[in-house]
Amino acid sequence: MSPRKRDLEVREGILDVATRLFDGHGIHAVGMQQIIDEFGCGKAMLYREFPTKDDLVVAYLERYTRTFARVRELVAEQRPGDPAGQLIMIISWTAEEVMAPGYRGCPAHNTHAEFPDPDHPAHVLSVAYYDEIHDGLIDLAKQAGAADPRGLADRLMLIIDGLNVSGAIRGRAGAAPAAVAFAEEVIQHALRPRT
Amino acid sequence: MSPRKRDLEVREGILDVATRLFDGHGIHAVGMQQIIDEFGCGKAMLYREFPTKDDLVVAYLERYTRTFARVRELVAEQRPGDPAGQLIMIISWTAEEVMAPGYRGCPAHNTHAEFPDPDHPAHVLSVAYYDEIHDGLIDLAKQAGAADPRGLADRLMLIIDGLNVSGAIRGRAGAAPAAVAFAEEVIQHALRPRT
DNA sequence: GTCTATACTAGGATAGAC
DNA sequence: GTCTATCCTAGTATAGAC
Repeated sequence: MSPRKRDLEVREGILDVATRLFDGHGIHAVGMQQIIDEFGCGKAMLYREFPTKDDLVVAYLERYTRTFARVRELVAEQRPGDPAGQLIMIISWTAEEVMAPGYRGCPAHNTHAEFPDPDHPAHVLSVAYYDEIHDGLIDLAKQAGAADPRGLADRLMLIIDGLNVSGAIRGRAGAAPAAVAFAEEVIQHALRPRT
Repeated sequence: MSPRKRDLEVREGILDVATRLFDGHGIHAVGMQQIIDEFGCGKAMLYREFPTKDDLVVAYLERYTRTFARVRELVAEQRPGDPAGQLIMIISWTAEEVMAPGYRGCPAHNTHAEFPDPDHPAHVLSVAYYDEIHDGLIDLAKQAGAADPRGLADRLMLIIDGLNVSGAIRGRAGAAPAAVAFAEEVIQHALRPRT
């Protein structure tokens, strides 16, 4: 009954619809009216939760950027005390993600491309997200005992970014299926440089 | 004096302006009027060369997709008879490209993201371009004597795509500087699998 | 009072007429 | 080159249903 809870439901529902449409067609290609129609509310309700489209875009991306933290928790649960295994799992999780049918590229990267203005909050958020991933990889590489954690993180970052592009453009026909074995070799090589 | 030559100059001039604006701000964000203003012609002239914006976009992308063939020629001249060296040069050429100030990502990939409709000619063109690169890499990997040319091409493709993203989002601060050494090791490993 | 539905403003886009 | 027709967008305001 409390209006607070109801507001939260509405907010999340709108974000669900916006996420589906933005991810599927790009942000500029989706109008506010389309989101209103598909959510099935009136204009007033959407504009009360999100006064401008920018506000909606930022909220959409903010929610997406929680993805990496969630993945880190997931792999930490499944490979406790095994940072190298966690790194591999991050790659294989990404590979799964990008080979899903209809995958259209990393939402953070697409948003970055759609909002070139470096001062736009959505642009800033997307850059911060990539920093967060990079930092997380360095952290795990350190834990795994890599001689050059930053170097290993750079290489895995290239593979992850490459996966996102490859999956978006060529799906399973692209390089995605080869990525996990590739990452495994890269990690092994970085942990035992002299064999 | 011949009208044909003049037309070609106009066409190329318009494409120059369109390329600068599309690459810098994204296609949807640039209006036809803006291109007309910056080129300094009348509306009639632009619409005679390119009846619709889609026509202009396709011509823009078509011109860009000649890039890879040009790079292949370039590296073939500089490392004749050395396919492995040519592969490395392709990577280092890409790394240079993406670390240029203001780099905003691979135009073909950005166009792919801006035109999600799989039937749109610009979308089709961008996919074909990525196929062309992939095929070119397989070809060179074969020439270099790789045991698994497609596998090597997949790995290099991941690095190239990763470079494009990394350069667009984080410039020199990203993983781009590490890519060439990475590719060298990957190629060496693929050519001598048992050392 | 809270919601939907609709009409409206204002701006910018493509495209074409002259 | 200018001017116009048509359309689509974000966002606001109003009217009426429950």
